[in-house]
Amino acid sequence: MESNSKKILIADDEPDILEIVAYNLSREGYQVSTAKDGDDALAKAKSIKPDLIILDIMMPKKNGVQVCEILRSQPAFNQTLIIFLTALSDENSEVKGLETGADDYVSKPISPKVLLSKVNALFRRIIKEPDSTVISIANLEIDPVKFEVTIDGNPVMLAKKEFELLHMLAAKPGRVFLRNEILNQVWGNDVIVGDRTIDVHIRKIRQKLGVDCITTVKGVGYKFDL
Amino acid sequence: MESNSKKILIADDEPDILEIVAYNLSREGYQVSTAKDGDDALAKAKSIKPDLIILDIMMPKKNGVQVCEILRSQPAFNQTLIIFLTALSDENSEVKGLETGADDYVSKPISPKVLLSKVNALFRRIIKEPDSTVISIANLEIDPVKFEVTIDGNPVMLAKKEFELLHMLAAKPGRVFLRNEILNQVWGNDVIVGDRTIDVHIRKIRQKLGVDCITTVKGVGYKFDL
DNA sequence: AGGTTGCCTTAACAATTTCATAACCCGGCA
DNA sequence: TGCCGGGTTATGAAATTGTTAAGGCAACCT
Repeated sequence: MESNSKKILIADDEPDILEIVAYNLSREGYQVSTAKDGDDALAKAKSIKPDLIILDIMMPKKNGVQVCEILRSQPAFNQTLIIFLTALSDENSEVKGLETGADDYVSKPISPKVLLSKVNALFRRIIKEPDSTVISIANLEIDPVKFEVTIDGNPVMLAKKEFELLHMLAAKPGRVFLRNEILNQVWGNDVIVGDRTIDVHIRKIRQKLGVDCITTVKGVGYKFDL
Repeated sequence: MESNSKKILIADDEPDILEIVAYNLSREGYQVSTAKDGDDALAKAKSIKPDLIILDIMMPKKNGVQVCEILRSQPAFNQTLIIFLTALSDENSEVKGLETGADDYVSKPISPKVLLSKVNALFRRIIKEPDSTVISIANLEIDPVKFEVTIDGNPVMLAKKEFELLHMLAAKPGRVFLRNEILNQVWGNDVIVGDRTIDVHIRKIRQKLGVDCITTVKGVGYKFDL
């Protein structure tokens, strides 16, 4: 399949893991690159522009979470998929990882099968997301084509920015979006607006929906949760 | 499939051109893919089956003319539209291009506007299917063959533009049409008319129909809703 | 040809809606 | 208590859209 010409970047400081993961992924037809620490990962990410980045949480130079945050704050990597590799020991890392904008995580010791299936799953999920898909979560529906939000079938009128913001959050339920990411995607990275502006829009959405589906993650950002 | 979700494949070895063209086309609602050389273009063409292919004449691997010839020799790409991008220098290429089976050409440096208008023009020329389907929603009927609108059986006289506009909206109830899309489909993208023009026509339709079936989505466009 | 009619576009102004901010409130925490 | 991050609210400016009237133009009729 042509769809397998996706580029994947793997960052880990253990050569063994790098090798085994790279081998398995490339055998599936992916175009694999590797990085051996945080800085290396950032550099390679910029030059290669991968579709998916697999980041070890614990790495020299910069750890996975830091790398992720840096990437996510850049518009070019808004859409890039990110998977964390976590050692079993640091349990909190998993949560923290997803909160920082990762799309999934895999805990060590790594099972190639598990990793592969997660990778494939992520791509499958993304590929059918040409912005024309209706997002439907519980009793909430978001239709980007009709530009319409309904809750229990009853239409809710949202303004443009409100809609875009909600759509962005709901597109990846549970994932936290940094304030920067939100600004970049909804407002455009060249526009400069105050921080309170986001709050106000969040508020209006919460108010209009009547359902509390947007969770604040203090010091980080917002996420959609129902 | 949306009639406007036409798939376009762009092949050029200069990333800048690829990016700017892709951006402009996707903003018009097209589904855009890119290829960076001749072989890539052939592969992508086979897997994606685009409706239109934009080929740079000078590319690595295989040049545009070669790609075109190969494509044209296959039944599957008999109908596919092809546009060449030519550098000013090779004047002969233009002729050669058209002779090889291209439908049009655009010379570099590329003006997004020119390219867009040619793309739209090609699609309009092809799409000419007279849509003989009668649209019937609730007590409203739109007959493109008779060029007639009736409401509860009573005929309503609409002018040409009014009719086309209503027909476009009603063909996909609920879906929002951007002002740009409306301009392209009803007016033709090479025509330059003020923004208020659309409003005025919308108003006349609303007025003549007497029923409020067109909803304004501020900052976005209009949609048919009953 | 001269006159009539209806369509299309614009300009100008009114009405609406959206949006960004400032100012203030509140709770958690050191 | 004082600070920090976030929630609320009110408000005016800015962006969009609605409305109306008027003129150009082409088709049609006599």
